[in-house]
Amino acid sequence: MKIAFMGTPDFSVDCLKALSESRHEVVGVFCQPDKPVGRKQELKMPDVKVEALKHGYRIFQPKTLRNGAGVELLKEIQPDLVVVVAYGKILPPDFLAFPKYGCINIHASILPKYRGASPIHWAVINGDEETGVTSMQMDEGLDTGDILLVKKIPIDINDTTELMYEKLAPLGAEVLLETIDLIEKGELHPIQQDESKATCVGLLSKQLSAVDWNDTALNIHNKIRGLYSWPGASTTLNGKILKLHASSLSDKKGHNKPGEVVESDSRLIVCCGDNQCLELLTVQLEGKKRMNAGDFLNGCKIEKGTLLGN
RNA sequence: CGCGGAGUAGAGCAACCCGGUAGCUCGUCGGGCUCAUAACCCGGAGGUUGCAGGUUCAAAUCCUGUCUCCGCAA
Repeated sequence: MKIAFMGTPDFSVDCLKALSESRHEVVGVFCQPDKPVGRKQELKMPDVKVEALKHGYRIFQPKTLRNGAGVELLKEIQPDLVVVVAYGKILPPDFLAFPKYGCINIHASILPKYRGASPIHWAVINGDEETGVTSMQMDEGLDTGDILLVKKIPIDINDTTELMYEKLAPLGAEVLLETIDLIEKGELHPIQQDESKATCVGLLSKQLSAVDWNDTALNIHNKIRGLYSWPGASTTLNGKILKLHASSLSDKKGHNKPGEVVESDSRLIVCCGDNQCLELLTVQLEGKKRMNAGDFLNGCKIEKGTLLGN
């Protein structure tokens, strides 16, 4: 089958790799334009572009697909099917309708839960015990198309969003190949999404980073691992930002103030709003490197009773 | 040239403003105590202070340049 691939970040690369190793022909790869990133604002190619270059695929980085611009490109390469994995732009109706088999999308959640831009993060932040990958037949809405295939995996209590990305990317590739097989065989059984159960999540920002120590230890733990590694959770220590990279629920109970440090000898343990304690395993002070709590405490003495987040 | 912080022993930091034998916590090694220990006590090893120049009798410290890492903003 002649397939056009659309994707941008790291997450999409496994799917593109899988296609390149399959019997299908990749007739074109769409991704976002190169963007300046980092402190130096150097131009960086999307991960998908890097992968596409390895295979010598035709690469398209249109600023927009609207007003027929997208369809013009499809006319050049004549795909039977368009595969979209975290591309980052809405596809207009004429584009969706162009390929023989339409456009399918790989989405990293169990739809209709967590439609939108950051499904993996929110599954972890909300403390879900499972998540997965869904393939759907795209329609004009945001992740509202009929469900084609779903695969689920568990989320462990200490799994981070970054780790789930690593687990879900290859799973997405599996779902993609199997979905294409079903399309070829004509054995698809699309299922309409249950709108009453739909939830939608938007882009994350650093404004979400600050933890509220009045919250429960579990919720704070979920937030720390859910926002890892970007944008990351943080609190403040003596007016400076303290990033929280990794934590672990502590058996300790403390009748202390929320955010109060209850242990700071070799381990860093903080009391939360429900009197349960949370151990901070890996932290990073503003301007410093990330380090484990033991190293951090060796050089930065913290008195018991210090309040974080003030 | 967007703003800012930091490079000192294996790790994390101090000393820098005000130049004068580089210190602390942890780890490591040896010894002691103990039924025992990740606990405690005693002792030791381990540094051309990121790099290159300059000023000086003398530079971790002051000046200039350079490399690297990081926080914010995007």
